Amino acid sequence: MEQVHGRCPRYGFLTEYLLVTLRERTQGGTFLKPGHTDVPAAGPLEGYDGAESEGCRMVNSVLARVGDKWSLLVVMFLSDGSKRFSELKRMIGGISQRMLTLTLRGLERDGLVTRTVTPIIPPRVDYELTELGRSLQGHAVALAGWAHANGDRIAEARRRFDGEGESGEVRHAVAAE
Amino acid sequence: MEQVHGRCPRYGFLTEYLLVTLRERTQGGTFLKPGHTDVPAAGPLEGYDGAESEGCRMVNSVLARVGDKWSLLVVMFLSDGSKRFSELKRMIGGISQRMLTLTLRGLERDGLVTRTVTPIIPPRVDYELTELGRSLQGHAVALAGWAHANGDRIAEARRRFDGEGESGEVRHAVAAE
DNA sequence: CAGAATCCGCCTCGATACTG
DNA sequence: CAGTATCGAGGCGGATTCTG
Repeated sequence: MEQVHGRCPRYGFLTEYLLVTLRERTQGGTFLKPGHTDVPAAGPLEGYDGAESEGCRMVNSVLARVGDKWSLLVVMFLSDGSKRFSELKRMIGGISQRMLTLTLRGLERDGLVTRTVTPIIPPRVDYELTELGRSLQGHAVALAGWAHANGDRIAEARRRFDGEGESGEVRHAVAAE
Repeated sequence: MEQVHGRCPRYGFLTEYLLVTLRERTQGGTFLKPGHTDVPAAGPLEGYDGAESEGCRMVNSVLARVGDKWSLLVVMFLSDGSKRFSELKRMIGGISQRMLTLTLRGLERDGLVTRTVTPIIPPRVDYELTELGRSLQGHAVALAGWAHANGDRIAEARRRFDGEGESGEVRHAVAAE
């Protein structure tokens, strides 16, 4: 779960880049060539190697976690308090023990959930969101909310795109607008 | 790119669920059992099947896109205006033509970027963010910003977690990776 | 230059069986 | 109940080659 392919190497500078970009944009400035149309950058990610070491993995792991199949779902179900393993499994209904274990393990590893073991004969383990986990949930909800709000537009764009493909437009046609 | 594994089936109700949850939480209410500790839900996702049909794919596709390897990076590089294919490839520096094509195709399909072809002998294709794409970028940046801001805490939690595993703790046999 | 097509290694995920 | 271990299928992503 922590080694999502070789995802890291290129996302590295993203942290710096997007933060600066966002800041610049909101201030009306563009620190990168705004209107050029020719070859610009000398090499790939030249000055960003430094940020790759630390910032990369963090941004990456978060994005990977949000994007993976079950993490967000688990986080959502933990919104209203701690839950037992089997409880989560039953609520989600479709996740295998293996994936639930791996997902929870990953979330625990990143400090997003806590794992509390009650050593009784029928084992009991409770999971609960940490502060960190709750703050992540906020952003995740926002993102999902965006998806929900723009679902129609995306669906429409998708239909139109798929429709164009079949009509013989050999992909060399202007993508309209 | 549009068929990310079988990711869809379970995320469906998430849209409704998390939105309602969030709303309820901010209002101090909990429409779901708050403090119980026993088996609660009768079955898995009983009343949510309806939402799976439409809401699911949208929320899912967005989360999958944010989580995948290159989409966000491409979106970030398109922040400051349209870019040519080779321009993006050079800037990202590490992505293969195949993945850049697939990524852009996926973004285009969802209406997040526009593809403009200039039919000249050396082909020229420009990509640009749409309004929709820009709004997604906002949330993506926020999420990445969160990752950046909490990188230290995550890294620490991760170290601690990995450290405990080796010291023969209660964990029945940490897979340790 | 911008892609399409192909081959292939790796990872992710699900199902199953076993343990404490 | 709460995992762990193993197996297998399928998808993702990289490298390479070929086209207009």
